[in-house]
Amino acid sequence: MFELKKSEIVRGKKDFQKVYSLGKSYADKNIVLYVLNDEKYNGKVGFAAGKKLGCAVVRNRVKRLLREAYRLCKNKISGDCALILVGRKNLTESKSDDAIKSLLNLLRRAGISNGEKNHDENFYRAD
RNA sequence: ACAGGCAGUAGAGGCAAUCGCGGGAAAAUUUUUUCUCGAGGAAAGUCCGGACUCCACAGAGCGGCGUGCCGGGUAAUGCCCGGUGAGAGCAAUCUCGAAGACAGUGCCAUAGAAACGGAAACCGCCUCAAAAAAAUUUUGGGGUAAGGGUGGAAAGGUGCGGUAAGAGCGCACCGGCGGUCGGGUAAUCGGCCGGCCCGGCAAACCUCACGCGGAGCAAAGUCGAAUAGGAAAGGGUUGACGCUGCUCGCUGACCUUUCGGGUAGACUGCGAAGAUUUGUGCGGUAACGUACAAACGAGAUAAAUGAUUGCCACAUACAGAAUCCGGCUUAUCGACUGCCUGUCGAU
Repeated sequence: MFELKKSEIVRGKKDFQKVYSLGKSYADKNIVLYVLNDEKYNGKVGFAAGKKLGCAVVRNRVKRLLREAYRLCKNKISGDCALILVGRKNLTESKSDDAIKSLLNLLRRAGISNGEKNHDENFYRAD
């Protein structure tokens, strides 16, 4: 349930461009979320961190945070869609809790959150 | 003990628990399980030098680029080691060197009388002549680079002699130049002799010596779909177009086979092979070489080391492999180790 396979990751420049250009985007201060409804790409995900964030070490850390957040929230996603998560500058100094909160919030706004509302609220209260 | 110099070492802080990631092996078998390995001293900048790959290539010259005290080390270097010279420091030690300016050309702003012609007389110094005259002053001619002034630099420096005043004019020492003898592989150092001696800039052109073919792993190689498209051979119904109004014929849609080019993509290149590291012996002042022994083992391709919790410690910097090595440079926290120098104290 919490695994993240290699085959689930979006590969290739063309696929990334497709999601960027055709998909809808949702953003907060930590993460930008691109969503593309397409059965062909069902369940696929990509992670990105631009050069503005800093050096290679910082970019790696942002990608790892995004990967970890997605891994833990994967079961709460419904629908046939492809996602791309892009880190923003605020995320470089955040912890994984912040990343998870941001991701859940964005998923709800995108309308692809699967979990029961109570479950989400519980999650928020717990923090 | 304090102050300083040089050389070097290790660190995703350690341990435990749960979840998770990349490679390899085995089992099972079609996606699971187990075991095991998994970033750095700079992985960085891409500044040099190689290995490797492809392209070009008779040989030589010209041109271009780079390097530039001397010798050695190395696969090679612009790197390293040792020495020479200059400078800094009481010292340990550190810093800097671009060969040649009698091969030639060029430049030296402003200031200054004059900026390279063995030059140059602005103030000054000395002297002669004339005029006025007590001292002395004015005008003109000549001598003079000691003093002043300008400048980054004024054509050897200091001292004594010398002179009308001065001057390498003469002498001594120093500096430079030339010759010679000796030490050294050499850079260069030391002695002696000579005549007294024509600045700087080569990161201006240039001269001399040495080195260099070009592009780079997105190199290069192998396999190669769909669809588009090329060539050849064979078959060829009906309809359309054109040569011509008609017939024949040609062109040709279409089908089959073969061939080569090769796109997307996949695999190789790509990591158990190495100019590797460590130790000991031998050679060498050293860099390093050599023999033997042992150790190490990343390999992704939207690109692997993370998250949470607990305890200890609390200082965690700079920072992430991408074909691989040797260097240099830059970034950087808090530590530790060894050797050396100076001062103070004790013995």
